Amino acid sequence: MDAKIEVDGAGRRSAANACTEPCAIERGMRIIGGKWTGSILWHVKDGPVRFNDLARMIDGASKKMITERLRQLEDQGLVRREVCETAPITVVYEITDFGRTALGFLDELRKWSEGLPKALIPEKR
Amino acid sequence: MDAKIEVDGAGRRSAANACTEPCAIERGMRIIGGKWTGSILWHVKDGPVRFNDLARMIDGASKKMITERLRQLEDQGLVRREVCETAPITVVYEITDFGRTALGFLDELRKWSEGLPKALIPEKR
DNA sequence: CAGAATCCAACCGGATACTG
DNA sequence: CAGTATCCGGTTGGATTCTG
Repeated sequence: MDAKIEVDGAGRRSAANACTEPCAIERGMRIIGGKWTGSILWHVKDGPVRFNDLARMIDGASKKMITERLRQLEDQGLVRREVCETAPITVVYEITDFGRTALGFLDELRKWSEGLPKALIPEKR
Repeated sequence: MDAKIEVDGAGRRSAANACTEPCAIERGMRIIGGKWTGSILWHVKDGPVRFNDLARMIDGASKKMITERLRQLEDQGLVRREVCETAPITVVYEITDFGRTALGFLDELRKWSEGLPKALIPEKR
């Protein structure tokens, strides 16, 4: 599956036959690496969350961004949107079974991140 | 550590006391979620790799981007840069012990991504 | 080989105002 | 409440050229 990588005596890999399509890491990042995407998925993982609550939970993200990312996550089947016919209307978002398959690495990321010195974290990406 | 989240009868969380600073997921993404950052770290994980080889391995990324991300990873202590006084000069990059602590997450991400249908992957993030 | 420098179009994403 | 619409400045990042 992976391209075979040559290794010389010094332990260096040549790129003679490196991957010509995005590697798995990059493919994954295209799904989950969008701005706020990981945070959103993380915050809907334990049950339905209302739109405005979500927006408040994810400090720094505008409603516009939340909406865009939610639509994308919905299209990809990671998150489900449900309209509650209350008055006024409410909408809740919840992780899907497929979305749950991403929680493994998200939790690894969380564990890793919690040990990080604050000074290391950039203001923005 | 996390803000305490209220849960009502319907299982919804309120944002009354949601996190006011970036949550762990977001903090981690600021380190590892930059464009090409994950891929670069992944490709230097098994030993020293030369700059141009790295650039060829990561298809789609320009040398400018590779350089910028490498500098950032170096500043954060995830990657080490080493100059070999050959002629012409060569430079190799290698993961550090600290960088290795991120591999758990990256490998989980890789495993997840390998199972994804190609149709789901966006052209860009 | 390993970059640095420059240019600039495209996109991102925040702010604001508006809607059903 | 849960968005949509529009504006628009700032940043991103690719292309290209140049260098020690």
